[in-house]
Amino acid sequence: MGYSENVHFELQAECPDTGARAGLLHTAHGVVETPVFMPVGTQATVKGVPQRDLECDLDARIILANTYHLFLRPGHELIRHLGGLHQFMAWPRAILTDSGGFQVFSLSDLRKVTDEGVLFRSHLDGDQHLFTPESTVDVQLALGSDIMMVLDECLAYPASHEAANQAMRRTVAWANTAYRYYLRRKEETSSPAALFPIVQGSMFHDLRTACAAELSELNAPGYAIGGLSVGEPRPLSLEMTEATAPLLPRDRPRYVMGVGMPEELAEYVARGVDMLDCVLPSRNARNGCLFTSEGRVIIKQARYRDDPAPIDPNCHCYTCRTYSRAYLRHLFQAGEILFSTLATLHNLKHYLDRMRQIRHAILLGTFRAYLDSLRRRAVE
RNA sequence: GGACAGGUGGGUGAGUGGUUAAAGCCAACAGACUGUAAAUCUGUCCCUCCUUGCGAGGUACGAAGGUUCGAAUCCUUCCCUGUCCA
Repeated sequence: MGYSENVHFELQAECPDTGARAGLLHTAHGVVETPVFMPVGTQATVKGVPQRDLECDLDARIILANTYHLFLRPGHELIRHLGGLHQFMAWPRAILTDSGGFQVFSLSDLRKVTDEGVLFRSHLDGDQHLFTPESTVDVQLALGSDIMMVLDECLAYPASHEAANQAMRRTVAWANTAYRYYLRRKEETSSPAALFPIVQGSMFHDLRTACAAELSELNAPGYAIGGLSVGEPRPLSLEMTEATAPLLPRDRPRYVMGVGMPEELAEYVARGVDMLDCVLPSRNARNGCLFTSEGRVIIKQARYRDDPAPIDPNCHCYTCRTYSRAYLRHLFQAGEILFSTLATLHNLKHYLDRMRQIRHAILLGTFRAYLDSLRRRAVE
């Protein structure tokens, strides 16, 4: 292993029976063991969780932040002046920034897509901003993230083949533009950041296949599969992943964006996915939905009123080591802010631990059995 | 003892003759949440019954009586609460 600061992927093990892989993703801010779940910290914070806990208690190696949100507030230039995102938010480990492509989907009422880019009306003050493949690279370079994402067009489900094709074409074109621009800027700034293209194509195999093939030519250090979890039935997301992942370069990490019920994590990994992120553990935590080894605990339910047990008896997170369901329910019912922190800590731990188990199984060569037992339990 | 003000469903609080089983908010109960416009959103929230329907009955706006086709809303008496004056 060299001293290159550039992001690169080291494949460690592959499951002989499934597409699962274990590897190491090297970044300028540490090594990320894959497969990995990346907590989402849109506004330079994983809502409710101090960086110290993220690092020391959860041992998260990489988190997400969002280009669109940080561009609007506090502004990427401000962050650059304050030493970049890592220093600004006091997070020493790796950061992946999403490009704002997802906001093309989630803020669909506030934007207009053209070949040039996306015209957004800020959800904060209504101001207009144009995001282009180049400008989003610049913003992300200013932020100083380790992995930048290409601007893409993420469609809602369902989409017609024609609309999906058009969005996919545009996404490929943007990826090419962004990549050329990135390579130039990379040289100028000697930034170690990587830029990942994103496969689109809605729920159409032919479009996904074509998109993956074209993007592969960019020879990027990693690839993402986007456009999932946009309203489609659950099995479709997996199906699209299954159709796409094997087409991406074997020696590069594959990142499926924005997915994952806890039980699905292993399914994605089984399809050759190395990186995942999802808002679910953090958002659901804040809303009182806790993931455990025995399913969901909706903490506000009256049945937990006087329950002295921890959220999950099999969990070793700070919350489970320390507090009862009764206390957590009380915090939730009372609207106490501590609840968010404790609940998010737990849910993230649950996700990260699952991924560590998965990784462990792959390295041991027992992933197939691990997956089978998960599926059996799901049926029960 | 007197003068005002007021008593509405678990709590607040609208409603001053009919589409009012009674707004809104809160609480309670339940559900959702997938590259975060989310510490958010949705539903239920008097009782009983069934052919579970914008269904049928029954209770209900301090109490009792009255006016009226019809009363939470108008009248009478009583009870209670608050403020002020003695």
